[in-house]
Parts: sequence; C-alpha cells; structure tokens
Amino acid sequence: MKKRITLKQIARELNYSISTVSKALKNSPEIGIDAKTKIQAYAKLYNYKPNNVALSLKNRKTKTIGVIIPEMVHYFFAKVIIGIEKFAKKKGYNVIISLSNESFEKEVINIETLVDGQIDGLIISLSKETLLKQDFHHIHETIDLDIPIILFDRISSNVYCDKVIIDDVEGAKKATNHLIKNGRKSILLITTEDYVTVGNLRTSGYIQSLKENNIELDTDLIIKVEDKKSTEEELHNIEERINEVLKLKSNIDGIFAVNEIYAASALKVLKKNNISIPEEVGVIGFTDGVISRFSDPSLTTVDQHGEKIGKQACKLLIERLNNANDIPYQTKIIETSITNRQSTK
Amino acid sequence: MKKRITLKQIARELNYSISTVSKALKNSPEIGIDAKTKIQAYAKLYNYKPNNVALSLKNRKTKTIGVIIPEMVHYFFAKVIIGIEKFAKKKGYNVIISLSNESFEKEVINIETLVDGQIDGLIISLSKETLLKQDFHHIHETIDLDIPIILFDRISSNVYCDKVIIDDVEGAKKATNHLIKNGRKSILLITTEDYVTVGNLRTSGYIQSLKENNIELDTDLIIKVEDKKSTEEELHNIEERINEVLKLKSNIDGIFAVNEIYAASALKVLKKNNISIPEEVGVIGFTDGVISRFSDPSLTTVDQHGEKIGKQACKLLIERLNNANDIPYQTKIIETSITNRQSTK
DNA sequence: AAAACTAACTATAACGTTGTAGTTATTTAA
DNA sequence: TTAAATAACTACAACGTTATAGTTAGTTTT
Repeated sequence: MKKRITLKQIARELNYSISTVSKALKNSPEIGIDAKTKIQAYAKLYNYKPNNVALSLKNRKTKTIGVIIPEMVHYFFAKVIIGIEKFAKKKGYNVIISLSNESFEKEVINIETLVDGQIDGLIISLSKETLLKQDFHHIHETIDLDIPIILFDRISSNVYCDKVIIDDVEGAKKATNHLIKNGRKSILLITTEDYVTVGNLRTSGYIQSLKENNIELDTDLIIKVEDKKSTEEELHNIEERINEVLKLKSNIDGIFAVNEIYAASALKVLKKNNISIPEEVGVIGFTDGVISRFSDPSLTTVDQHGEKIGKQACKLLIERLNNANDIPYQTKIIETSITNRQSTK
Repeated sequence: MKKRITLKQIARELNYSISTVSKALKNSPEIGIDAKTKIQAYAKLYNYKPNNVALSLKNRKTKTIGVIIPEMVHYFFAKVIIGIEKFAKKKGYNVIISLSNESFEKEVINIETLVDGQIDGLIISLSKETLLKQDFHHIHETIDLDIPIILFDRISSNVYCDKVIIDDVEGAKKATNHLIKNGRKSILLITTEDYVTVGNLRTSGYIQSLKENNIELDTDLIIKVEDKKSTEEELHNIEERINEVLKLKSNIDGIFAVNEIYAASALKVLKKNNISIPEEVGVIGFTDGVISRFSDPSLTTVDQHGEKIGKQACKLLIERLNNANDIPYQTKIIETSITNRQSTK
C-alpha cells in the first residue's frame, strides 16, 4: 500500500535537496526556519521514519544484540532473556534470539549467521556439546572480529571474555547447609556428569558443605546423570537410579538435586515409596522454575535470579560496545538465594 | 582486530574493479577464468562474506522475521518459537523475538520498532490487553505498509490477515468427551473470563460436548477466572474458588481446566481434600507443558502441538513474502490431540 | 565599492552491494 | 581488410542516510 516515505521523496516533493531535508529533520541550525517548519510538518504528516538498515550501513552498527541459548523450554533461560530484553530495549537495542539446541554445530552456524552483519554483540550460554568438546574456536574468531561476546551460566575458563555467572559452589553450599540445618545428615546428591560445568561446581559445593559441617562424604550418595535431552525414557532412567540408591541407603533423610527436573523426579520416587516429604526426607532443587512451584509438595529451590543475570549480561555488553577500548574482561557473579517451600521445613 | 573484508578491499588488492570482484564471486560467465580463480582464492583466504546490511538495503528485504509473543515463560509459546525458528532457518530467514508482556502498549511499541526496517514480516500472538481493548490499529497499519502479519493462537476475527489456530472448540470437546467416556457425569470447568478468545471457545466446546452427550449444563459447575498474571496470590485465589465449588457440589467427578496452571491448581485442591485422582475425580488440562508432565499425578492434556503451529505460521509468512501478489487470507487449523496420563483413566 | 562575512542552502562522498550499460582489445565473419 | 561479434573487463547508479565541503545571494564592514 503506502510504502515508507524517504528523504528523497520529501526532497523532491518540497523542492529542497536531500541534505536540507535531512538537516531540517535533525533541527540543524544551518537550515532556515521556513524550510524547517515546512519539512518537519510534511515529514510528520507522512509519518517519516528513518530507514534503520540504511543507518546500520552508514554507522556500521546495527543496534541489535544476538542471544544464543541452548534451549528455550527452560524457565531459567526464559528468565534470562526477559532480563536481556528489558535492559536492551531501554538502551535502544533490539534482541535476536537463536537456539543452539545443545548442539555444537548449530551453535557455530548460529554465530556465523548472526555475525554476518546482523548484530553488534552477542550474549551466549554454551551448549552442552561445546562444553564437552572444549572447542571454542568459533567464540574466539568472533571476538577477533571485534564483536564482543558475553558468556553466561554455561561458561568456560578457556574462553577469554566477559562473563556472568552465579556462584554455583556457593549456591550448592547454601542448599546443602539448608538441609543440614534442617537436621539432615545423610544427603543424596543428584547431579550431572562432571563435564557439565555447573553440575561439576554444584557437586563441589555439596562436598564443601559436608566437610564444613563435619559430615563424612559417602560417594554412594552421589548420583551422576548423563545429562542428555530429557525424554520420557531418560526421565524414567533417572527415577530408576534414584530408587535403587534409596533402597540401598535407607537412612537417606535429604536430597539435593542440581536442577528442578531431577528434584521433581526425586519427589516422584519418594512418593511412590510412601516416604513423607519433608518429614522423612527433605528435598531441595536448583533453579526456581514452574516445575518447582507446581510440584506437590512444592519444591524449595536455589533461585538463580535469571532476570538479573540477563540484565547484567546485557549491561556488560552494551558497556563494551560503547567503549571500543580495552577494559579488562570482567566476570560478574550474581548471588543466589533459597526460596523456601514445602519440600523442606 | 581483523575487521571484515569487503569487495572494495579485494578489488584494490588484486587490481580489479569492484564489479569484477563481485561478479567473479558470483561465478558470472562475464569474468575470465584467471580473474575468477585469483579472486575466489583471495576471498576464501580472507574469509570474505557479503555484508548483509548492505544487501538488505539493496534488496529492500532483511530476510528476518519478527515474532511477538505475550510472554516467554510459557511452554506453548516456547514450542511455537522452536517451530518458527526451525522452519525460518531452513528457508534462510532469521528470527527476532519480542515480548509484549501482555501489554497493549508494549505490543504497539514492539511492532513499531521491528517494522522500522528490521523485518520483512511478523508473526504475532496478541496480548490479553489488546484482545480486551479490541484495538487493532497497529496491526492494520503494519499490513498497510505491506508488511505481512500472521496471527496465531490469540487472534481476532476483526483483523484481516493470515492466521494459524487450533480448533479450541473441538479440542475442548475432545477433552470433555474424554472425561465422559471415562464415565464422568458432573464435570467442573475451570476457564477464563469470556474476553480471552481461547477461554471463550473452550468454554463452548465444553458446553457442546455436554449437549451432545445429553448432560444438562449446570452453570454452577463453571468457574471463570479473571486471567491476570499468575502471581502466588492469584493462584491461591483460584484454589480457593475451586475448593468452594468442590464443597458445594460434592458429586463432581471430573474437572476440565482450560490451561495447565488451572489444572495443576485443581490437582492441589483435590489432594488437599483427600479426593483420589483419577478414581474419584478425573482431571484433564489444556496445553501439554512441563507442569502437566511433572505434576503428581501427571496430567492428561489436550496437546496443542505448538511446534506445528509455529512451523505453519512461518510457512504462511514466507509464502506471502514470496508472493507480493494477493493470495486471499488463509486460516490454518492445527489438530489437537489428547495426551493420556495418570489424571484420567 | 570592494573585501569580508554570514545565512541558507546544495553537491558529493561514503557505508557495501549488484545489475545495467558501457568500454576496450581481440577474434571472427564476409 | 573492414565490419561485426565476442571476451573480459570497468563505470555508474541505486538502495537511504549523514557529514563534510562547497556554493550562492545577500549583508556588513571599512
């Protein structure tokens, strides 16, 4: 229908040069009051808006931030995105979101596509596969192209860039301490295999807490799950393993799970075995998502404050975009907190 | 560091004109084999990639699709986005996501920002506020600018454009029929106020099913919830109301909730009253999300197939982008299906 | 009244591409 | 051998914008 009007069209219509029109709309003192009035009125009438693509080309910046996350159906990531989005919009930036689907290859392709002139900077949470492979060439290449990257949550110490994380060790310690303060002594840990950074760190938090509370570490009380996509089958598997350990170690009185899916699985197994929660066994999860809120009993969790993480990541990125110069890389740590619900007392 | 290389730089370096370089890289027959070889090798060496912003400006299309959804922390929308993303990427399009946060104003601003040269077309699920206001000028204005819009899920018959929806009436009927086939006769409906289109339609599906099964409609068995943001307080409220009706109507043997949050609330209330599920009361929800899967008992639901919806919406949009001409507007209906779990038998 | 200044504009180049319309030099046809 | 055809390039304009460097005509200054 009525395509966007351009400076050129206004110029032709009002018999001014394109430069005059451009300047008039920018309220430049070079332009006379008559011309300004006429041009501004005309522009308003026809709802003139500068073409952002042209501006991007001219200014060599797109005012757009790219975000790559491993998956979307995940409360934590959703929250982070909300945080990024809010802050970005406030600063006049747009946000493009891409999913890596936990695949290294998709992560590489996504970065390539986005870097192709679409974005000024990137915020990324690495895929599990990338972490497993320890291959970060795509990240480094992007940084070499002068496109700043901020990593959050799933990071690697082998990448040099700004990062935003929670203190996973501290969070896990808080959780374990919480159970211990509840009077629990035999605490089952459900965690991931060690290559998943966060799982790894949370495991050490658990171990540290035990040590500080003079509870001897029993490695039979640690279940390490091969952290694949959570298919129904995979879930069933996890439940099986929890069930086994529960049978083997009848004195278990607390469970700390490093994410809410594992925690929910634990609840299920406990209930199937008619073990009362939180009376006989207290359960605490990590990540304050919908599952935790709607499970029965509702789950006490370590809240990662995803929105804050997103905001902080976005802030770091925009700061870096505004200072082409070399601030040293920073790692911001967002505090966790315990959200108390029914699964502990 | 090493900024992106351009045609101009290659041209200068190899002593050809920019046109020659451009054509050589496009393998044009106009260019001699020598030049082609040299130029292509050089381009490969320096990892030349055309600048997308320049291409966007030249071609007047961005190869980017905008998506506006009311909220992110919502399994259904997340699934839809996955569907959109997959299909878009396959067709060489990028996806920008914006959140309206259920606010009319944010929806308007988001559209304005995106339309500002960022995107070729839009996929939108309208915010509750927009639906309540019945103000669609922003949608119409965008369509007038020749930017195609596809609406999904939260649509309005007052907007003329392509749409992708599920058959909410049919879905609700399936759900209600499912309970009736289970032998339930007194079925509580937990739905939204009528201005929320989907709630409204699901309510009529429920009513139709009763009629077709010769069960008399009892309006006391319909709870209409003022569908705000689901805060803890709001949730508590819903539970209260369910509790009241449950006390008042002791013969209730089935519950159909129009989303999974209401269904989860129903489960909670039932359990608090020591009513066994599914023996005494069968429960079925709408939207097959994480809550349904992890609730206890797990919830039978009407699966909306979000990913399919996303894919279809994206397909419609790209079709429209490729045919500037006037195909008549279409409304695609995606079939729902029942996912059977423990809350019904 | 010539030089200097100023107000109010306009032309041009540039951002990185591509398609169309030239421009050469060389080969082929008549 | 001269015109026509071809191969292999280059120049230019355009997409929409803006910053820099002009260009006018009119006004001051001396």
